[in-house]
Amino acid sequence: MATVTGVAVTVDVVVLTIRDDQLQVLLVERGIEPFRGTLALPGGFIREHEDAEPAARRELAEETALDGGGLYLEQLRTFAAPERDPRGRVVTIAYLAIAPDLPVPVGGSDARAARWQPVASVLAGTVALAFDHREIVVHAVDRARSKLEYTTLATAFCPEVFTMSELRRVYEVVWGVSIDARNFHRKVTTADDFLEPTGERRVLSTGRPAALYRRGAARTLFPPMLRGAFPPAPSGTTT
Amino acid sequence: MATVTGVAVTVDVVVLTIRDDQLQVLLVERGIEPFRGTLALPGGFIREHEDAEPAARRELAEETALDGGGLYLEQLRTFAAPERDPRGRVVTIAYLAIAPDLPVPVGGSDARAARWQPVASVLAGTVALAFDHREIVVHAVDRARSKLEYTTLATAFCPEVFTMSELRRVYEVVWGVSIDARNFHRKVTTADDFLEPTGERRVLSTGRPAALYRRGAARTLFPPMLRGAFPPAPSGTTT
DNA sequence: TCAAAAGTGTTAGTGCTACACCCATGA
DNA sequence: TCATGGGTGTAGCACTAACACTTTTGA
Repeated sequence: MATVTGVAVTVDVVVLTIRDDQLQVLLVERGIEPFRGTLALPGGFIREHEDAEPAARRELAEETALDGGGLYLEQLRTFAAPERDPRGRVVTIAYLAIAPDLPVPVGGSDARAARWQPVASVLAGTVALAFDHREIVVHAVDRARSKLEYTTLATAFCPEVFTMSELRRVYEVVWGVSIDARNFHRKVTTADDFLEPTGERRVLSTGRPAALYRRGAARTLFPPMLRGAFPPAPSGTTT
Repeated sequence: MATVTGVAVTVDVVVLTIRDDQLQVLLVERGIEPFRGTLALPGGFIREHEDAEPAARRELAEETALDGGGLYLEQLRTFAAPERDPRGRVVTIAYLAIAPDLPVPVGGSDARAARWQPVASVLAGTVALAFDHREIVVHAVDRARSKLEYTTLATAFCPEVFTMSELRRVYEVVWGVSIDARNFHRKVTTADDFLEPTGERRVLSTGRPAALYRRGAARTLFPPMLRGAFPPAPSGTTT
């Protein structure tokens, strides 16, 4: 048996949304050292008798006043590089969450300012993040991109009822491509249980009113939504 | 800031292989309490200055005498249920490894007997596993099944050089389906960089000699190998 | 009646399935 | 020359991509 080392375990959450036709990530400004004043993913230490996913939802609620309950949330992966935290050995279980376009979150009980930041600026390194949080965001975005293909995850970016264009915008923004509206419409309406028509229509400022949909029961999408060959994955992951 | 709880972190590895036309998993018999004498996944505590993946390879080498270096290995997910280990708070980072059909491993330095066990017996509950290791195996098998579709992972089950039938057997055994040999041949030979012909042939006891292949540089497979709609995933995961 | 957005129909192309057929070897 | 497994050709089907066309609204 090897030595049992006391390790601190945290959870960090990458919340993605679409705002202003951009993929954005929710960040908080750190109120304490290390990296005080730097932007970081919302997250924190897991409690004594707490499982990881509840911890992720709790931290999200505390730090960003985002309703952890209703959000799509899945475990991403765990980051355990020995020197990733200057305070000592801290292993973090990273989560991916998807939110619809919400009102700007305010700072949570920890009194840190929570705000949306375009993912592009994080990936480009224009906005610096604490710890290895940029790497975590890279993995999260990659996971989200993959899952749009073969799951119904895209609906998690939409409010409870949404139009076909809103759903299509999700694919276009997350993949950074443009999609033929006609073929897209056919594809998603013929997929079993992807969408459930509400029967309602939404009148836009101009143009024909769009039918409104709700997410259906399906969680996987077959055949998948193709986007051609996979772009390069971050550091050897194809998850 | 929340309370920092001292947590023990382990790695556990699900090594899958194909032996006797069955998907099998490598298990060790526990030499110490808790669960002494019960079968468990190879694994153990992560060291002070060690990252998780090296820890997984080290534990594998120590407990099963399997060469951790050459094996395909990827992080699966982390299990952090508060009561998963009777000794106290132990979070485990689970890994998935794929091995070709190797000579039966002997017990490693920890003097535990390491042996292959059909995955079916573990999933059915015929063979009991320590801790939540059965659940981990469920996730690992699900991941492996998914990845056969859209990556070249199947070659990791094969030795360095292999025949088309051996590769096809991988899909058949892991998915539990039968595959048309002719169409399979066409599919994998036309996929870019999936296989690299060695030019050699292997003479079987009977029948036409089969061409031998080595794995190519490709890691993803596009278009994917279809197996129809996804079967139900274990407990809410669609990873 | 025009602009804008929603939604339908049609055609060509690609990839898959199923299966007939040929090839190369040992017994 | 037969059994056995390796490998090719081809017809039909499912799905996709591209794009012309129709519908429905507000200005």
